[in-house]
Amino acid sequence: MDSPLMEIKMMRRTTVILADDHAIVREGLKLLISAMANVSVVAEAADGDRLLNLVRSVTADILILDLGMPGVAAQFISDLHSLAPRMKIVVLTANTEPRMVRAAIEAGASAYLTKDGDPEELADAFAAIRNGDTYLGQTVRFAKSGHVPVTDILSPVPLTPRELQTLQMVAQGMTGRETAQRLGISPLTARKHRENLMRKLNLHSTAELTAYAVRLGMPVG
Amino acid sequence: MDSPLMEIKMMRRTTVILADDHAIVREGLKLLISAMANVSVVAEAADGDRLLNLVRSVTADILILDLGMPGVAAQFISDLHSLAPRMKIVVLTANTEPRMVRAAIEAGASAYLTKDGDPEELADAFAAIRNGDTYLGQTVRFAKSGHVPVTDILSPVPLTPRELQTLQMVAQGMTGRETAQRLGISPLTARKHRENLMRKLNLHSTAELTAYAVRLGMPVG
DNA sequence: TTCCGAGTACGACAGCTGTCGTATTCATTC
DNA sequence: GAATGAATACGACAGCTGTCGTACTCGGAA
Repeated sequence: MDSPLMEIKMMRRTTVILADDHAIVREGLKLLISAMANVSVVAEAADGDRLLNLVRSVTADILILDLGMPGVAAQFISDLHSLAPRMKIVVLTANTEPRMVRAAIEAGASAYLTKDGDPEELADAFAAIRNGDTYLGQTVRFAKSGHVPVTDILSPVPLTPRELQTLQMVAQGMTGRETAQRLGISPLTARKHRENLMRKLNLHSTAELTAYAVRLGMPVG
Repeated sequence: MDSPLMEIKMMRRTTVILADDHAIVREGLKLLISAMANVSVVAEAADGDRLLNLVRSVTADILILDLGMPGVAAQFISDLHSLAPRMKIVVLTANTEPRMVRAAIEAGASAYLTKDGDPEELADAFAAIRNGDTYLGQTVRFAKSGHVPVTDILSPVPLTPRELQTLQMVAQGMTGRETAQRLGISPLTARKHRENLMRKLNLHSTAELTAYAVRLGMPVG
């Protein structure tokens, strides 16, 4: 525990990249993090593209990422991960939707915090990551009751790629016909994708489907 | 300009109440505001109910309010205003929808800032308020081009109370029949409200209507 | 190789939606 | 008192949606 090696590791400053589209939130987070011992914010980004460029040129120990900022979905985490395998990713977002949490963790995130959680969770998450653990914020952790391994926490019905695409179109206010046109398939097939979606998600109207898609953080037309 | 009276006014510390459902954002804002000269954060609230209670017992010069937090819509501003007429309200939110801005200003807000704006806008807004002006953040100001009086900036088609209620139900994924039931009116009347909504907003499907309602910041079922 | 899931595509049918009417009541404004 | 706008309510009709089928192809897993 107190080996010289550990001490050296503890001594080195932890470097952090901040990615959030809200400048005010970034500014606040910067102050919050600067108050932590041995942690420095080394860079910031306000959208997905600039973040990718940033990660190519700057190395950091931890990325604090707001899922839901322009150009950033859960799958974006995999891209970042393959670009900078040693960088740990802390998701910090307003989205508490179980499917989103699952997608983020599966894509390689090391922590999932929500913005309505206790600010101290940030330090807790950092500590967990230092131990190689995965950390979930309280809001998310207790969505499903009790203390269970991260991987067991939530298992929403998996959606196929086509179903996800269809869901996105619905979120953008597109009709079945428009969806079919965009995907280059028969309206009847688009219809079937939507039907499967509704069965899997137990939703039964366009309005419900749209509302769900928006909760997932999908871009709204 | 430099009268003794003015100096005394400038000397007095400006007191601020923070209302935002995201604890991390609150914490960050607190640090941000503490860095300003002669400004103190005196209280915080995370939802509408607690904010109302707070305003009844604590007086402050300025309230920084996140439109969109639980139990807080634009109309909430009027309530706060009649409860504490001398308190100025700065809206600080992620919502850039023109209708929302208009509603907030009409309800008595003294400033409307968006979270993706420059953090310095906060200081600018405070300065404007000190002069008795109304301040709009850059993102909002340039939604409609150029420099025009605040009242002229945006004039969306006005919606009637019933239409707003109907829109809310749609956002929550309710069908026409459910809406009618909830409002205690004939399904055909609910239908008509929806029809008028769509005409006014130039939207032509449930999905579009739902997406629009969500952008307005209406609670999603 | 056989099986399964994903994707494709179509049909049928009840019910809902979007769009067009009309009409009455009531409060407010001119 | 006439006019206006909001809210109420109904009818008709085409088209879309939600739900149930069936059926073919294809690639990967058992």
